[in-house]
Amino acid sequence: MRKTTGQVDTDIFAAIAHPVRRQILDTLLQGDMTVTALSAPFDVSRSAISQHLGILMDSGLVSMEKRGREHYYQLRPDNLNEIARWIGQYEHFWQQKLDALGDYLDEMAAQDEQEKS
Amino acid sequence: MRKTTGQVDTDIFAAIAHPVRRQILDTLLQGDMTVTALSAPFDVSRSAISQHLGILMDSGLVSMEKRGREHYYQLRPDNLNEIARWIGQYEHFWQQKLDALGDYLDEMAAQDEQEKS
DNA sequence: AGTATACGTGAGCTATTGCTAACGTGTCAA
DNA sequence: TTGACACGTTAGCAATAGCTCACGTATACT
Repeated sequence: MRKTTGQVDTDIFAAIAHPVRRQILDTLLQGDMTVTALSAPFDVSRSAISQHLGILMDSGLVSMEKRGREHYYQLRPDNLNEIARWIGQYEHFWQQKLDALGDYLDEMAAQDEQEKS
Repeated sequence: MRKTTGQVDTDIFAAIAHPVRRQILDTLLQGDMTVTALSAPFDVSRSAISQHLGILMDSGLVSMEKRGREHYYQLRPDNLNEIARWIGQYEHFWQQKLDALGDYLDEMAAQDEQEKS
C-alpha cells in the first residue's frame, strides 16, 4: 500500500541502497522530469523505473505532480538530512581520532626535544 | 569470496542499508568490541552478526584484529566519506533552492515597496 | 468517436538476502 | 590432554527485491 499521509513509511537508507535509485536522484538534480525521460538512460523497462520511483516516493525523497498525462517527478532531498546527521556522528568520531593522533605526535615531538637537551 | 587486498568490493550504500549493521557501527563508536559482545543486544544469532561483520569488512567500514581467541572489531569510518560527498550534492541543491526562495522574497518585497510609492 | 501516448499496478518468475543450525578451527584453562 | 570458549564458514531454507510482461486508466490528438 502506498502512503496517503505525509509520513515516510520506508527506510530511507534502503531507498538509496539501489544504484538505479541513486542515479534517478542524481538526474533529478537537473530539474523535474517525467518517467519516460528518466527511463531513457537505463537498460531496464519503464515499469521498473516506475516501481523505483514508487519506493522513492514512499521514502519521501521525491514528489510527483501530474501535468496533463505526464507525471513530473521532483527532488525532495530534505529527508537526506537524516542520513547526513547519522554520518555526522562518524565525522565527529573521525575528528576525535585525528585530535588524538595530533596529541600523540605533539607528545613525540616534545620527547624528541627533551632527548636533544 | 572475501577480499584479500585492501580494496573494497561491496557497495557501501548497501552495507549501511541494514538496520542491524548500522547499529553495529553505532556500537563500535564506543570502542573496539568482540563478536559476542556485539551480538548481545540483538535477538539474532551470533552467526548472523558474524556475517554482518563480514559484509562490513568487505565494505571497509570495520577492521578486525585478533587478540588471543577473541576478534576485536574496530570502526573504520573514513569510507563513509563517499556517502557524505554524495549527500553533499543535495545539500548544495537545497541551498540553491533556499537562495532562489530568498531572491523571490526579495523581489516580492521590492514590488510591495514600489506599489506603495 | 477512435487511436496513440504516458503512466501505474499486479502477477509471476528469478536472484539475492538474512537467518538458523551444524560443523570445523584455533585458543585458553585445568 | 581434555574440555570449554570464541569465532568463521557452509548448507539449506524462507522472505524479500528486482525485473518483465500484460493489463487498466487517464489524457491528448485527429
